[in-house]
Amino acid sequence: MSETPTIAQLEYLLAAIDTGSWSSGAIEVGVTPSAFGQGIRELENRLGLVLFDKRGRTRVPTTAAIGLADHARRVMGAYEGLDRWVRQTREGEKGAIRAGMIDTAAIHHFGDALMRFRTVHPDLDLRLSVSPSAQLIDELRRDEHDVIISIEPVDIDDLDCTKLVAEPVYVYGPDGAASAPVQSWGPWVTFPEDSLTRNLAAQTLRSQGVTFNVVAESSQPAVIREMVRLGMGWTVLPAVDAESEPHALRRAVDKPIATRKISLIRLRDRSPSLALQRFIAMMMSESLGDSG
Amino acid sequence: MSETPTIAQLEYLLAAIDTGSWSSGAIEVGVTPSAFGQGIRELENRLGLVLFDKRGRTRVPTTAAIGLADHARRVMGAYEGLDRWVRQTREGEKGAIRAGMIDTAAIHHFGDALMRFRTVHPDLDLRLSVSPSAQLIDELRRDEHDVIISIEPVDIDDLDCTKLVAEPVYVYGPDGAASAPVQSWGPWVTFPEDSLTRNLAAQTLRSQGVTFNVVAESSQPAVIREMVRLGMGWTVLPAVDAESEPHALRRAVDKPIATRKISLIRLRDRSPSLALQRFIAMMMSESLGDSG
DNA sequence: CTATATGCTGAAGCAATGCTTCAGTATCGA
DNA sequence: TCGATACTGAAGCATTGCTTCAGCATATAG
Repeated sequence: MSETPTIAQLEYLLAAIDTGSWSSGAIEVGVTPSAFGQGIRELENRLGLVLFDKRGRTRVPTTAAIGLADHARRVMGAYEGLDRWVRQTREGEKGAIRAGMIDTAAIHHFGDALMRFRTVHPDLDLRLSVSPSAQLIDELRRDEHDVIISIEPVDIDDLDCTKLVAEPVYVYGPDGAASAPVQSWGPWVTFPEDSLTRNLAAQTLRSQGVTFNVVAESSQPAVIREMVRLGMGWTVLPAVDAESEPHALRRAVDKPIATRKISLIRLRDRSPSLALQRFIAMMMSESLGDSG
Repeated sequence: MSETPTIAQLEYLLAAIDTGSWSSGAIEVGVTPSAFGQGIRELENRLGLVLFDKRGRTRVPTTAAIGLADHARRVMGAYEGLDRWVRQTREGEKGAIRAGMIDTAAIHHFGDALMRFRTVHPDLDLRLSVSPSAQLIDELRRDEHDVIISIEPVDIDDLDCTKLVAEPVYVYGPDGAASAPVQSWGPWVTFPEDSLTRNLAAQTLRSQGVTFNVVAESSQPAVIREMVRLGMGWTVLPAVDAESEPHALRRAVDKPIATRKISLIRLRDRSPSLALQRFIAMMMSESLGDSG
C-alpha cells in the first residue's frame, strides 16, 4: 500500500468531478467502471480522505474532493508542462545550446550561419560565447559548452573533433619591410602565450630557423594588425584578420607558412541533443560552402 | 510500455542530478542501484530522450536532463503542495466550511461560538452567509452550503437535522394594545411569505381562531419590530428580536404561542470533513450552554 | 407495480510493473 | 595488479492495476 497518489488516480478524480459521475469519468479516461471505482477507492485509502458520498446510485464529490481537485489540477498542469517540453525537445524545437567560438569563426566563417540558425530556429536558446581557443577548450573540458568551434588542439584524447575549415596563416611585416629575407623577420607581435595559433606560428618559424621573439601580445587580431601596421613588429595571421580593409597588411611571402585547423569540438561520449545536432549540421554545411 | 513518466521516475532523475551520481541517488531514494538504473532507463525510453551520458564509470546528465529537471521540480512542487494540503485537511487544520445561518442564530445564539471558532481555528476557511431559513434550505439542497443553522423545515426527507435551540416565539402588539383579547389581535407585520417562522405563526394563530392578515412584510426582525412599535400591527417574534433594548416590545401574553426549532441541517449521506466536524461540535456545545 | 436500464461493487484472473538479488563488466585509484 | 566503485542485466517475485463477470441498489418506463 503506497502512500502517495498516482498521476492516473488524480486523473480519475478530475474526470469524476468534471463529468459529474464515475461512469462518465471512466469513459473519459478510458477504463472500465470497475477499474475506475477501484482507482478512486485506492486514492481515498492512500490519502485517508473521503472523496465521494453516496447520493442515490450516483456518487457526489465531498468538499475535500473539490479542494483536492484544485491541487490535482496544479499537479496535472505541471505534468503537462513537462510533457510539452519533452515533445518540443524531442523534436528539437527547444533546448539550450551552449556554444563557444573563436572570434574568427564567429565573425568571418560562421557569422552568416549563426544568423541563419537564429532565424530558422527562433525557439532554440543559443548562447554563444566568443573567446580564444585555449580558453574555450578549458571551458569545454569543464563542461561549460556543449560545442565549441576553435583551433584544434594537439591533445584531443577526450575530445571529438571535426575539421570545418583549414585556414592558412601568412606572415605579415611592417609596411616598409614587405619582402625582407626570412632571417630578418621579427620581432613578433602575436597572441598570448597559451594561444594555439601563436604556438603553431612559433613552431613553424623556429623550424625554419627564424627567431620567434615576442615584443607585444594581444588576444585581439585587430589590435595585432594595427601594431604591425604601426611598425612594432611582424606577425602571423590568417588573411581574413590581416587583409581586411581599411589598413590591410601585405604578406611577406605569398604562400602560407602554416595552416590552422578550425574544428568543431565536443566532449567525447556525449550525446548531442537534437537541437545541438541541428546546430552542428548547420555549421558543417556552412563550412562546406565556405571552403568550396 | 506506458508513455508518461512516473512520479518515482522523476524523483530518480532529481536525485541523480542533485547528488551527482546514480549510486548516491539510489541511496537517497532508498532503492538498489539496479532498480535506480532501470528506473532512469525506463524514463529515457518513455520520454524518448537521452538523459545521461557515460563518462568513465559515472553517468553525467545531458543538457536535456537538466532542462527536464526544471520541469520535474515544478511537478514535484505541485505534488508536495497537494500532499501538504492532504495532511492539513486530514488533521482538520485546513479546509473550507460553507456555513449558512439565519440572522438570529448568527447574532444571538451562535455569535460567540463563531468568534471562538475563528480564533481557535484561524486556518480554517469559514465562509458564513446569513439568509432567511427558506433560502438557506434551498441553497443547502443545491449544495451551496456544507451546513446551515436555520429553522427546521417540515419536509426533511433528504436532510439531516439536529435540534440546537428550541426558541419560543411570542405575540407582540403595538404599545397601547398590550393586553387586548386574542380575537382583536392583528393585522400582522411579519416575515415574507416563504418564511418558516411566519408559517409557524400563521398556523398556530389560525388554529386558535385568529385571522392572520398581513399588512407589512420584512425579512429583517429589527424592521418588523420597529413597524410594530410604530403601530402598524402585531407580530410574532422570538424574545431576542422583540425585546432587545432600546425600543423593546411588550408581550401580548406571557406564554409563548409556539416554539420554533433552530437546527443544524446538512444534506443526508454526506460525510463531513474533519473541519466541518469541528465546526459542528463547537456549535452544538454552544447550544448546550445557550439552553442551559 | 413490474421490467429494464443505469451506476456502482467486488471477486477472480491476468499481464505489466518495479523491486531485489546476484553475477557480471568497466573504470579508477593505490 | 588488485580491490573498490559505478553501473548493467538476467532471474525471480510481489504488487499493482486492469478486465471480465456476476451482483446489488436505484431510477425510469410502461
